Amino acid sequence: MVAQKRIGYGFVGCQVPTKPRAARSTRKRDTFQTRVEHNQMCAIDLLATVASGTLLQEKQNPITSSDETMKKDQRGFVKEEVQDGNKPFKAELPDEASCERRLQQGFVKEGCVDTNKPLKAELSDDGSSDRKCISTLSLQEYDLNSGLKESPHSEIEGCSCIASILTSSSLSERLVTDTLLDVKSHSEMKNITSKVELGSSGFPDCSDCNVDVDVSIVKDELRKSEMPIGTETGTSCFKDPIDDKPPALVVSGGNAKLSGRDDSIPRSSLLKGCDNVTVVSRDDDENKSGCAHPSSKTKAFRPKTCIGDQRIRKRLASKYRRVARESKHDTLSNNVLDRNFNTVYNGRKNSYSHQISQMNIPFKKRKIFDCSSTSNSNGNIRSGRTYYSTKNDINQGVSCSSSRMRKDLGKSSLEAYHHRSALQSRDSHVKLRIKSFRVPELFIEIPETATVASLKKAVMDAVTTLLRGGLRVGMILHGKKLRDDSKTLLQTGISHDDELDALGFTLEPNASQSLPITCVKDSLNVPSGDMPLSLIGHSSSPAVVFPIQRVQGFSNTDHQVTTLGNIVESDNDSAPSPINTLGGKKLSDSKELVTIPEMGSEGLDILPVNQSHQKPKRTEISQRRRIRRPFSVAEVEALVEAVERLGTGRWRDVKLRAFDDAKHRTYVDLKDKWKTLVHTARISPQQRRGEPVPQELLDRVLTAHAYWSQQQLKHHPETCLLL
DNA sequence: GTTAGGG
DNA sequence: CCCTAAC
Repeated sequence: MVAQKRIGYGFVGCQVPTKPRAARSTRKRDTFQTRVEHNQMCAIDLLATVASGTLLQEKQNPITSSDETMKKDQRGFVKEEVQDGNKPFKAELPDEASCERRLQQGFVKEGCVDTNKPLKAELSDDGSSDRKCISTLSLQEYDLNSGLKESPHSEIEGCSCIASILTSSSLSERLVTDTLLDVKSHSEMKNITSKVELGSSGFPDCSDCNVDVDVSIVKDELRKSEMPIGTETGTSCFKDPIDDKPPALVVSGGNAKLSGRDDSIPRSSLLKGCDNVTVVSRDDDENKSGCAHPSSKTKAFRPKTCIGDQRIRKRLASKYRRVARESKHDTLSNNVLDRNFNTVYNGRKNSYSHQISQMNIPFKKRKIFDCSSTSNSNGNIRSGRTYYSTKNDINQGVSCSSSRMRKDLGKSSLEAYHHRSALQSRDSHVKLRIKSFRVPELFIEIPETATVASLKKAVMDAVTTLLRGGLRVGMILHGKKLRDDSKTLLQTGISHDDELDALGFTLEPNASQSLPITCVKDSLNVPSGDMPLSLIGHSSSPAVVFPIQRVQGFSNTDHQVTTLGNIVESDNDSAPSPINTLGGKKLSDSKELVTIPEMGSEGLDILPVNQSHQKPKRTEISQRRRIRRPFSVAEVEALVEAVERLGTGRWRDVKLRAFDDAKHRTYVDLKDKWKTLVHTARISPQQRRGEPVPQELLDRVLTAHAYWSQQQLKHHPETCLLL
């Protein structure tokens, strides 16, 4: 209690089209889901305990259906309604960037901490100095509950993520280090992006556990137009991941917080098992490349004997997931580790409720805004970051992003969620919000006897290692990688709503930065450079794809929420409201929506981004899904009327009759809508979501449904017998 | 191409 | 909304 640690990792910057479909229940679970062994379970439980957080899970009210209501008026209906002359009805159909981003990576490390000691933040930049880093790394320390000291050096340049690595000595202390990594963006970016806004305000602090990254990108149309097409100015942005150059986008980092309250656990017991801690980037078990090495951290604690053989392997990893598909299957919350892999894709039903909301570690939210407007092409971007600052002003084309990262121990996966909502406003700005993203899968192997603290640290180290190498941003539009960085958003079509749906961002390990490995090795139990640490050194492998959820009405237009691509829209089906929901419980939902492309079970495999099949495939799939277009009351009315006359089972006729002009409404849609209407009519009003349908219409729905059901029975007497 | 249902 | 089996 004395000290709570919270680690949040915040990434900013990637957007991906939100895809409602992600939630789809039909999806198969990822094959690589691993079985959790008993030991693992224990470990998980432990983690869960440690990570106990508030559940955001939304409760569902029991649905009460009253079928009785259907019967009413059944007779009358026939005469009055059915015989009623046909009115011509016409359904009224509702209508319906480059920027500089900063990636901030926050690292928090926890070593075995002495509870008694005051928390001390330590920045470790050792070894980092030698490396040249593309990005500027700023580290900041903060104390959550137990005052951490802020490190004098708020910023470190030239260091990549490495800085976060803890030395063994540090282990003894509780360290919370936040590192903000700013990836410099090219100066050219400015041209393209006139303005970037943070959507920070949009997110309420509702989730401690969640890492949220809010990025808003606003494109200034005017400037865009001014830009010469194809000029270099834009090139820096969205650089092709493959390209060695540092990503133009700057992600502003979030903070990572890891909270564990149980530091109080006696270390003595913990110490024993600490000898081996292996952190491996995710891969198949056999091939796991992790290095088991006595962690420096553990060193201090190292007991006389190791209990070594039993190891708990955890997979913390986030696997690359298919953008398009999520498995809907949801596992027990306890199966954190395993589940994580899959959960991303889980269908909304399951995943929404469980994944994030439960088992969340109460991380304190933290937002970091990075507003520095200027970036040098060469240099590192320096940003002044403010925690919890609510707003950023970017004057110069700089993007501010706030990111919050969260580590979800319960799932035992590190996830950064990226959520982007894009809003296109009249002024031709494109706003994107990246809500969350997920960290690639990690493996951790640690003795059972290891302390919670050491486990935390192991996780931390793994994450650090992952991030250390640096990330770059890739963009995918309609399943194709955007390689021409010089194009404007307008030219690429990103400014269009439709295009946004198909837009995706990827975070990929930055090949160019393979440097870290050696450094890490010492302090971290990270695989040496030759180790196939998946995240490091493989430039080409797409690390993560972030679906972007686009929300219309970011500001004004609350009503239309469109989901893009992969991310599932918040579950309020008909409910148009975006923002609020995003902030609140929806937030959790939306997180779940995040999809990460699955790279295949082999985390280590290097798959070129442009590699033949996978990527395109995912995106293709993702973009196939139509955007969600809730039925308006007028449409419902038209549907009801048509069904009243034509009956169910003649959807094509219904379509032609009432929705002939609505090309986006297929007869299947109408059929589905009718199905939902019937369901809606049967449930209590409190359980209904979305734009409320007049009770009168619902009554008609029930009446008509009952009537036509009756008619069918008449025609198929045999079925009656069954009843 | 439509329907009907499950997801 | 998607997906598919069954017509």
